[in-house]
Amino acid sequence: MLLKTLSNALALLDYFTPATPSWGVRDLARASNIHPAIIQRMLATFSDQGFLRQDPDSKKYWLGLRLFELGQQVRKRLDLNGAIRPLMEDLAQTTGETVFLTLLDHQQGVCIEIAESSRSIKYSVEVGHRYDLYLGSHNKVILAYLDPVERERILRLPQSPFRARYKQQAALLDEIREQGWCSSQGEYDGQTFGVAVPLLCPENKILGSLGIAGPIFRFHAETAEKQAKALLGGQAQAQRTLYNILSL
Amino acid sequence: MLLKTLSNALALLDYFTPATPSWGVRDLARASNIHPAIIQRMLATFSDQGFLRQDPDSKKYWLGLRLFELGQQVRKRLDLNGAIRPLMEDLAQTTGETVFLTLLDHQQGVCIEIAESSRSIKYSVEVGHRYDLYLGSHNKVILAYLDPVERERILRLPQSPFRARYKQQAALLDEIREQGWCSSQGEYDGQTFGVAVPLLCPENKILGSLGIAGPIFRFHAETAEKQAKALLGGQAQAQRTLYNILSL
DNA sequence: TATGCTGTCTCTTTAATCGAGACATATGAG
DNA sequence: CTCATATGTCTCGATTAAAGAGACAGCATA
Repeated sequence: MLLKTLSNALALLDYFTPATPSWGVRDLARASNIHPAIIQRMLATFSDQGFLRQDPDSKKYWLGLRLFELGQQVRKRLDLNGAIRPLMEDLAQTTGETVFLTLLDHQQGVCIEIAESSRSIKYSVEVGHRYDLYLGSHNKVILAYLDPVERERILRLPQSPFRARYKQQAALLDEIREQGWCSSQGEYDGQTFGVAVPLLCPENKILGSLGIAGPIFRFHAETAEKQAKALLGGQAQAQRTLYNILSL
Repeated sequence: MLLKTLSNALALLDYFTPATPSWGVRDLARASNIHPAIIQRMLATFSDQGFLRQDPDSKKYWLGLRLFELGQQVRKRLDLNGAIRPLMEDLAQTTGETVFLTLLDHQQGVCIEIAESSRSIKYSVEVGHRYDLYLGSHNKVILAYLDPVERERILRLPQSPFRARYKQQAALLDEIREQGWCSSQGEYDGQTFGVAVPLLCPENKILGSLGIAGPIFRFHAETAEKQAKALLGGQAQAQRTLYNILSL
């Protein structure tokens, strides 16, 4: 059984997004349909522990340095400056596009590292962003390699755009798996293309993906295939180091 | 009033340090003197929300990607790559030592950014580390500028090394404030020296400090004074940008 | 001055947490 | 092979903490 109080409180932190980084007690109470007194107690407790901080003047709450601290600990453990970073920078060089590493976490994809293209026009992702698995090559390739029961569950969720034509969509994912890589064009904003390969552990469970993205006017089928081959060249090493990191 | 359940649960995360990054249920129960059933519920709830993740094989719990995600959000808001970073890199160049920015948070100092010295032998701090305010120039200078009642409270805490000879120690802090900067030698490990200046908000409340550190064999009183002057040169700009960041 | 806000506090009812112990499972020693 | 002792997880009754309505003080605006 789970702790309801803790669960509700942690869920509150979801409201602190880049778009809405600060909240007052009553604002958050309205947004979450929870009594202001309860919100105030939760926020005060988070604040007391450093997970939030309350601005003394505006009384609004912000994400606190304790989260920064713990986040850095996770980041350091992932050792991104170590083994994977150089590989990603090499790939950014050879493909000429922005390279980024996505990890599967709680049925979503979290971007944990990027190596930016040196070109002036490039795709910019944010480290630490979390995405649903439905859109973008870096996410869909994870979906393609997910174990079948889990995949079906996700495809049939209420928010899933795959729900409408499930059969066809699932077949497309199977094709991706047969091909070994995935490309996509304009799925987020119509301006971007992506190419991605899966990263698996030795038991063939999906861990994440290694992908590139760039402006859609630079997309051509042939270059995409070249870029996919470049990514596949780094796949083995990335998988190995990633597995080592995640298993200790 | 604070939520006891939430407070206890958040305090559990303190046990996940770089030194002990993973915990089993019963291990953590022993370490914290809390019943294993309670620990298991807390960890399971954190895990469910992505704040921890449980290794499927070893069953041990680790800090999860949700913390990474939220931590990145805090980091991005601090906009360290923006205004302050170039200043710190300049200072690293002119002083020849590692420059780092410490923020006051919950009566402790959190290092939020570093600009490393280009020399081969240099002091390395970790971004995201949290320190008590008793040791090191970057922390003591904060203590020196803290408002008197708060300072006295901290100096008299059980773990405070200042408690023994309170009067003399407090006088030393006053000297630091008169001087406007602080230097220290070998307080952590006997191998390191540091020089730091305070960063204040317009109302003269202490926000943090800007400091340098290097191997103690490079320390001389004259160079320290030069380095302090270099830091003081960047103080005004650092204070301004820091204040802007923290107040919105 | 009056009327909205705001965050915080008090108090009673309600419901969730606590905590002991049992259980299944895995690991290692005799 | 078997016994002993770990582990994480589950169940259930007693306790205690959280929920939720409302009141309060402070602040801004009209």
